[in-house]
Amino acid sequence: MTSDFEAQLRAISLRVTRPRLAVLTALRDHPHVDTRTVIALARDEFPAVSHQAVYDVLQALTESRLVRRIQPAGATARYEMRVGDNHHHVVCRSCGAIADVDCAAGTAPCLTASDDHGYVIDEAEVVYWGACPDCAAARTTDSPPARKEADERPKHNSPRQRAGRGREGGGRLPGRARLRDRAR
Amino acid sequence: MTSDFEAQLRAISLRVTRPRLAVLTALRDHPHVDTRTVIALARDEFPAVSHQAVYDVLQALTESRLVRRIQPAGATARYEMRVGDNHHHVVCRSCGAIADVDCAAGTAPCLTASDDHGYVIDEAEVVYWGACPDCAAARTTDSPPARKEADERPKHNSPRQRAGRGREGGGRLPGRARLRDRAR
DNA sequence: ACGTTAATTTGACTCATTCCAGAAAGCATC
DNA sequence: GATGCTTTCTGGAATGAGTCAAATTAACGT
Repeated sequence: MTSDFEAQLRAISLRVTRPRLAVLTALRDHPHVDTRTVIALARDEFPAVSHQAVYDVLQALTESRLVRRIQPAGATARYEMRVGDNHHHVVCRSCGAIADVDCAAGTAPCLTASDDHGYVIDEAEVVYWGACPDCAAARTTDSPPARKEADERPKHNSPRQRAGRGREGGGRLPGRARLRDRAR
Repeated sequence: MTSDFEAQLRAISLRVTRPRLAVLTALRDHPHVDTRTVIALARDEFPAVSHQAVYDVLQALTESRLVRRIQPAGATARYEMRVGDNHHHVVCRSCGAIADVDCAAGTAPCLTASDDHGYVIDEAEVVYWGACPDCAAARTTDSPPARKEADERPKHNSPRQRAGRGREGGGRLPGRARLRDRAR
């Protein structure tokens, strides 16, 4: 299989190196992985790679359009190998899970903006936000329907791995407050 | 005008505070600003605000849907007040400039994915990538048409002082200066 | 094999964002 | 207007993804 990658690398005039093969293998086997995971997976293949090498490789491959970089707001960069077809992503607001979505309107549908302001557009990226099946189910099951906070609040908690602080909200829910006039 | 903001804040049960008014004013006057700029602008209004307060405010306002957070890949978070209408953005790959684009297909067009994988989708976000008028012009003027790189990132490069260590003797060429110009 | 030069390693550094905890406002009530 | 319960701010430190640079290693054309 790696011979496959070799060909791809050569096709774009990049040298075939262990770090690159390791990264490509990792991406082939795991779609939508974030950088941290890419590093870990690449080290499974080739323990000696430095994180810097992985960053460089991802950068080079992205520039060469061999992999695609996606970065939903609030999350760290993720990469995938599926390129060339114009597909998009659904992202779960609760758990951060990502799934592929084929473009709704054919080949390059969204490439036409109503008013491009003079910009020369070369790509349209669509991100659908919502709840993945699991989170949606958990929500309707566990909690009363009308609650306004469990309702919609992105709290990216990365899946397994490092239970560390995933939470990105300053930890300050609006809670409730009273009102009355007199500011300033 | 601030009374306007007061009403908006009260409407969502948030206390009316100087930092919040300052941030709202800043956002009203400057669309698509990044956090760093929001902090600077807010301090024009109210010099004492801490950066943390600005982060908190932006977080709270975002959760309340009073402002919208946008974060194109590779850039820092930006915010805008225009919410509620389903509009999208064009981002310049070269300079990072952002412009609004009304949704091409009506009210909530892109909300229908071809296959939602069971996700419950509540929002579709579209980012058009390309070159802004200025950068597009500069490109066609300066360089041959078929070049396909120009993937530089909009990042404020700080004045790099710091002579670093080992600046003596050799005068060797910079280590890896030429991977196909990763401008930067 | 050999030499050129692209890639990698190493390690320090940047900077946006978050955490913490005490201090300072909001604002409903008295 | 004063009071007191809460929310919000301030200030400082910490975290971590991502970057820079110099020196070393390895690809691969010849």
